[in-house]
Amino acid sequence: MIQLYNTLTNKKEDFTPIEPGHVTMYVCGPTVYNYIHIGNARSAIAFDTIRRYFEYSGFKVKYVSNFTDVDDKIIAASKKLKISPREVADKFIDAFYEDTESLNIKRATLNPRVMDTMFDIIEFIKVLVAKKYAYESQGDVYYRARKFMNYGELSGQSVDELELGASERVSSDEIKKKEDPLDFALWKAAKKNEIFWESPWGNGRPGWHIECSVMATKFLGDTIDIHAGGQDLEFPHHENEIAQSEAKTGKKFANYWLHNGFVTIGDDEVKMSKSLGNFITVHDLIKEVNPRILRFFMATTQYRRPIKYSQANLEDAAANLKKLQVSISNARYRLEDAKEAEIDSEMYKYFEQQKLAFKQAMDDDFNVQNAITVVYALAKKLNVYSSKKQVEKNTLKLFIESLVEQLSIFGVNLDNSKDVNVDATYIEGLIQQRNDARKNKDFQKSDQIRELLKEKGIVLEDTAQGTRWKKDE
RNA sequence: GGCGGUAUAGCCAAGUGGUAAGGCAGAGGUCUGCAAAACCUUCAUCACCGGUUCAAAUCCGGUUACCGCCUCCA
Repeated sequence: MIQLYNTLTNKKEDFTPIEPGHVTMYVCGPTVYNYIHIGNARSAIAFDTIRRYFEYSGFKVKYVSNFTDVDDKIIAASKKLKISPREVADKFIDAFYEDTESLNIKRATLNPRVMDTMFDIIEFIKVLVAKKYAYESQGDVYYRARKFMNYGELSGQSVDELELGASERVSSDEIKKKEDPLDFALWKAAKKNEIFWESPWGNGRPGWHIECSVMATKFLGDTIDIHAGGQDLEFPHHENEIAQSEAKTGKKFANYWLHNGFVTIGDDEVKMSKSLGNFITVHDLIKEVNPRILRFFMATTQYRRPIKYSQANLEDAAANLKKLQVSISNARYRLEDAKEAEIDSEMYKYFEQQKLAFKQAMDDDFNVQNAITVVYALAKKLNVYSSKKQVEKNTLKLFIESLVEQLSIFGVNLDNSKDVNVDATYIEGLIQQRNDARKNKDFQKSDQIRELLKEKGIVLEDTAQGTRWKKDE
């Protein structure tokens, strides 16, 4: 039984899907006015890993994540770059796919865009107005937060406390338009020279929160299993989504709310965000850091915990990942001289236990720390096995398969057996020459050959079974 | 001020009552022509104070520090 920490109740709960064997998941996506930063990547990786685990556990997952392509920042970018808002969005949506692909993040089942959902958004708002949950005011439409009984439920705040916070911040002309400082915009009247859509309330564009309510209910149904996003979205974004959706449908909006922790940066460990300007884009980072390492680094931190982004932590992750890679490639090397026989029953039992331990860890709100510990133990066991005099083919294969499978849940793909852009014949010729030299105890020559290959990025290792080589990463 | 989270070895980090997992780094060792890889051994009393208990990192009370949200943000 998978357990999830539900932000709505602040408790770990058993996961029961609405429809057995299926999971509907809505994840708040980025505003596409820039390249995504590693904080966005963290969120995408966290929920991709969760999705992969659901799939591994036998669920069919319908995963919807939006692109916000109507927004102040996009309008600003459009003016600056002198291209249309849609073109701005197109550019960064392409970049999003490129970046997330390099991080091995699966494509969502659907990535709806606000511009393409405008009809549904307007219809949705119309219902809220008809139900008196919303009112028009000078071309804007606002949501009556106080009318919604459970307002503040998700963030654990009373309406009055929220109002205290809100009244300090809301600008004076906004206050004039609102009945209550807590009310939030569903529709905003167009300003001069701004992109707009026609609506019953005049030309304008949607507020930020409404799109997710509309898309989630449109594509996944009135009640969804899991709604996810960054911790910063808990209030007001997700609170408002609940208010909008439940006011419209009269049904519970999402059964489980998952919120991922932030990426922090610097010695003071402050949150990274676009608005603080202390961000690193994935686009830039993967020029220097192997995206697989980045993926491993982030996927092996539990999704609710903050990630301290630092060179040292990244190097740690790289070392750990390399260990696993080496373990697998060393086992593959032994495949060549392995005998074929029945898998030892003790060994078989071990594999089952190991798998169970992995599952138990992941079932516990995706405790990837414990899960990866179990993976390390498997790798260690494999290392011991790989250095035996006699090894058995199917056992080796099972080891490799288990490791590859479990790592693939973290989105780390280690299934590429040999390197392609390397001249294996050439290398093996040199290895032959070197081994001849070694036989003649001409160690000077043999070391020269090893040096030569090392310069070309090929590392040689002498083992009891012969000399194996690999690319030095 | 309100709400939420965190505090465990040099670093990352597991652990919700029974006497501190795991990884990285470090130290020592085995193997090796050398090297690499691997393996073995070794390395903490859990922010602080008080309480409950036969027994607490784990429960209760208090204190401190840090982070986040309450305004656009993954």
